Amino acid sequence: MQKLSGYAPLDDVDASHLAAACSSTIDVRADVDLIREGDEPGPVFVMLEGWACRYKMLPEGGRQITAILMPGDFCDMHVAILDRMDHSIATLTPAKVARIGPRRLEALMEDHPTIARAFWWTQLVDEAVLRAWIVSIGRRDAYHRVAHLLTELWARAFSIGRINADTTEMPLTQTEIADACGITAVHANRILKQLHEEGLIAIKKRLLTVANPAALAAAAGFDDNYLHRTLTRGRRPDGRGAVLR
Amino acid sequence: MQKLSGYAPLDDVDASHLAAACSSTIDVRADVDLIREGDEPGPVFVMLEGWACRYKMLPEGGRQITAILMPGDFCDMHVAILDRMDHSIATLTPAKVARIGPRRLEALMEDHPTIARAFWWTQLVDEAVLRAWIVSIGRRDAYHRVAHLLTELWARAFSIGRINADTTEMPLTQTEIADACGITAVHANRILKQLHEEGLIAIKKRLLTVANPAALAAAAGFDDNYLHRTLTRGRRPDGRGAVLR
DNA sequence: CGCGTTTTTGAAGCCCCTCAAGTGTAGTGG
DNA sequence: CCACTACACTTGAGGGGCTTCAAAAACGCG
Repeated sequence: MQKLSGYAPLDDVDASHLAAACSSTIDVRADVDLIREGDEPGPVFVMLEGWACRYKMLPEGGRQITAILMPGDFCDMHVAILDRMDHSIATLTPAKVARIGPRRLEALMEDHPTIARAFWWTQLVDEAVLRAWIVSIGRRDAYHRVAHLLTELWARAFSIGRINADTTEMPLTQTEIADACGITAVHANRILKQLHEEGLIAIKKRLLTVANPAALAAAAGFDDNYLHRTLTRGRRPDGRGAVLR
Repeated sequence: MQKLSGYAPLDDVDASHLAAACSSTIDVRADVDLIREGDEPGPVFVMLEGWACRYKMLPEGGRQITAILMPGDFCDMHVAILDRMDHSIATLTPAKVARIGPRRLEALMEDHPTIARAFWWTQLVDEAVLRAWIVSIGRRDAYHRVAHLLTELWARAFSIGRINADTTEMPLTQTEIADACGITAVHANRILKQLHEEGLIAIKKRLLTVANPAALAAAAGFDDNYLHRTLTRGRRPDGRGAVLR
């Protein structure tokens, strides 16, 4: 499980301390709010098993999911600094969750700089993912948004060793995919159908099969740079934009 | 200027150290990339004067702005942890920018916990703003997106003392507003026209006038909770969603 | 004054939403 | 074993918000 915090190489001592901090766990049903918008931030959560999501409700009744949390993911540290939660977090499946109190977290980061560094790394990656979502929702059509989301989830599942041959768990309902992509459930259904007809994906019983991940990524216009590699450079199409110095 | 880092109350010593770190500044023209996607992260930037934005280009040529940087804003610390920038940062106006090297930043945070805390605070607020943008772009129509953006910029201008009576600087072009809201420049124009006709805003010569900020905020469905206050609670409309415990 | 950029306005069309109904699949309890 | 309920998923038809294409008017700067 803590292989995920293997962003910075953790030695055995660090790893064991981390594991110890996560030793007290609770089991939660699906569709339970771990914390709600407006609440005072409490303990930090760590997903050990199962999925969750960050989301915000609109007064008119719509919901927008802003992040998907998979096993190994954190619900950010240092939320303790803020006075109120600006969003809610809910389980999407039955889940096993570890809770780390603010005090203990503080001590953990103080005593183990490597762990602290790994934490900040995940924080920055989370932010990069948020930016990628903004781009996806703001500038891509529904087809590419859905393909992009599935590709991201696939890549993340891969990085935590959850791909079995060409299949992985995908517990999101079509409504949840829609809420993440900023479209309606009806339209999400049509897009998924199209992706299926094109032979890019197959979803059966909460299992996602992708015969050719590269093809899906290509169709999505996926750029795995935001989880980090080099990228094509070049000026903006309008010819503007010199580089500093 | 450093009043912005007055998130956590900084004493005079901290403030002077912070000011010292920002003492070496450079002047940059408008439309210059401070750093580009794919670059190795260099020094951290602090906006002293002028505006900038984070953005990502799409292969097809579109641009999505993911954040607006105003005087006092940072371009996140600890980017040094990441190997490559996942987005670019460009000035929107002529600007005065301070650069703080990774080493100096590290020392500053090490020696002054209060400053470090203020930095993390800004980091978390930035993330909250990203989430608010996702909600806006994903679930609101163009009218509300634009109104929401203007309200946010107004609120931020207010918090750094840049509101003069009922007017503030608003150097964004309509194309830039469109790139931030995920719409076209043509449509942004029509929305702005509508907001003007409704008497909510007036833009002249890069100056934004808002006679009744509360009315604009109401029209935008703006919830200043994400810069922190309490909020209406309640179950989700589908009746799901119990609270933990 | 002249040129590039920004803003403005019109017209046509498509992507996606809304409304609506119907199918499929579990789980529940008689 | 089979109603009965509750969701998740499907599919169709119609409409509207936003885009695309195009072109003209209004700035702003050297």
